[in-house]
Parts: sequence; C-alpha cells; structure tokens
Amino acid sequence: MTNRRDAVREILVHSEGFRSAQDIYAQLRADGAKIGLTTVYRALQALADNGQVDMLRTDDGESVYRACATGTHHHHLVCRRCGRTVEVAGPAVERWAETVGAEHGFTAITHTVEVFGTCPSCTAIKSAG
Amino acid sequence: MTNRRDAVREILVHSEGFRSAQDIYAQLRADGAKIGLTTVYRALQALADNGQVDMLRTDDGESVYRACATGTHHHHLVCRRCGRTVEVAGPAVERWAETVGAEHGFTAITHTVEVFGTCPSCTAIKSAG
DNA sequence: CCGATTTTGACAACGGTTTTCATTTTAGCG
DNA sequence: CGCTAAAATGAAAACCGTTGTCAAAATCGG
Repeated sequence: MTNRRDAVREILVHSEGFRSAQDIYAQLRADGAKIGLTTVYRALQALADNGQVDMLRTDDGESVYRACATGTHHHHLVCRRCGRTVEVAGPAVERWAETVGAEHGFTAITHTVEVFGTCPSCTAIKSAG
Repeated sequence: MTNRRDAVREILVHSEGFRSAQDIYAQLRADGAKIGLTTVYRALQALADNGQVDMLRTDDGESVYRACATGTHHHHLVCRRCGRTVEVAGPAVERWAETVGAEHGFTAITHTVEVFGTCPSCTAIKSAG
C-alpha cells in the first residue's frame, strides 16, 4: 500500500530543501516508523516517476529529492551554505537549451540546470563572521 | 612521476567526448600500458584539480572527464547515446543564472548546465533500427 | 475466511570510487 | 654507482549509495 510512500512524501513536503534517501530513512526511523531502506528508495523512485518530487544528483553522486509545488518543469536556486532552495522558472534557459541542441542537429533535448549561490541570510552571516 | 598521468591526459586529449575512469583504464590496458585503475583515478583527480580537465557526473552517478580546450567557462551538449560532446558557449544562460540569483538576493552565483540530446548520427541510427 | 496479488524489508549483491599498504620507482647525494 | 628518503604505483580490500532477491506480511476480491 501507499502508506509508507505517503510517509516518505510527508517528510519531503515538510522539508526545506533537498533530502537524501538515507537521510529520509533515518528521520522516519527516528520518528518511530517501521520502514525499511528499500521501501524508502522505492517510494522515492515512484514519487519521482510520478513527477511528485524532483530528483537531482549532488556533486558527490548522491541522489537527493525534494517535493515540488507542481509537476511543471523548473529549476532550482540552492544556497550552498544552508541548503535553502528556491524554485525558479527559466523560459530563457529552456529556449536556449533547445536552440543550442537544434543548432547542432541534436534531438530529444533535455537539460539539467542548477544554480548555486549564497542566500541573503548566509551572505549576512558570512560578512559578519 | 607524471608518466602515467600524462598517459591519462593523452587519452582525454585525443578523445571526442567525456570518458569515464574505467573507460580510460580499459583503453590504456588495451594499448598495452601497465597501469592500475587506482592510478587512473588519481591522475584524473590531479588533472581535475589542476583545471586541465573538466569533470561532471552523468545521470547515473558516474564521473566522466574531458580535456577542455581552455579554462574558459562553457557548457556541454552531450549525446546520450554515443557520448559525443560539443562545447557550447551560452552568454544567455550566464546572464540568466546571474539574474535569477540576484532576484532572490543570492550572491556568489555559480551554475551547472548540461544539455543532453541525441546527436544527428544517433538519431539516424535510432530511426533506422 | 481463502487464495491471488501486491507491498514490504532484511540481506546480499552490485558498481563506481577511495583507501590501504607493500612494492617499485625516482630523486638527492656522496 | 650505491645508498636512503620520499613519492608513485597497483592489487586488493573497504566504502557507500543504490538495486536486486525472495520470503513474509498486508491487502484485495470473492
């Protein structure tokens, strides 16, 4: 049943930024849920297939997930210090990706775009410290 | 000594697109080189640290490397079938990234942009087979 | 309640990467 | 050249996130 899957999604919905599978699993167990790591992975995959969560790879190859507002295509602006995430729509990038692909005769264009930066709060902290 | 490291770089310099460590290792061995996988990894890390090669993660978490023409900032259009790579400059994306970052008060903006598609040759193959 | 189907989860397997550590190679020096 | 210290090398083990296996448990349909 989808009990466990909902539990997994709940975690994501109530999370600020991206979470890893292991991370979610740990929190679920800490919350007292009886769930296995395998099921967390399966739930995450199902959710990602459904477009209910976004998935991306961190620089060290770990998959991280985030519940997104809609199934609409969008990108992320992620604070590299606190992990805070803002969803950003980028018609310009979509078009650019399509264009450069087409210019070189490529078809079935997809693209990954992630923007990293330091958010306002963390910028303040940094300059203070 | 940097003998092995040069061998690794040679492979990359003479390669069209991104290559994986294991891939490079296999070619080196096929070429008759006496080199270990460990050394290939170490060479690749050193090269990447030096900025002599670009490194990125594929969607399935594998690290792939490529010798780049210059240290100039650019992106890649990668054929998801044969791995053929085209370097593309994208002033539009650069500006877009800066803009969305700034809009949300983020500083020290960086971005990762990779475009994937099926190259002309592979598109032909696909429709043929 | 009963059997069929799906879901679950402990555990093993997998695959790429990194570490370990003993051996080999190189550099410095007389 | 011979010697020693330091660096590089590579085979194998360790790591770690992820995926597969398979038997047990939950759920559905009748």
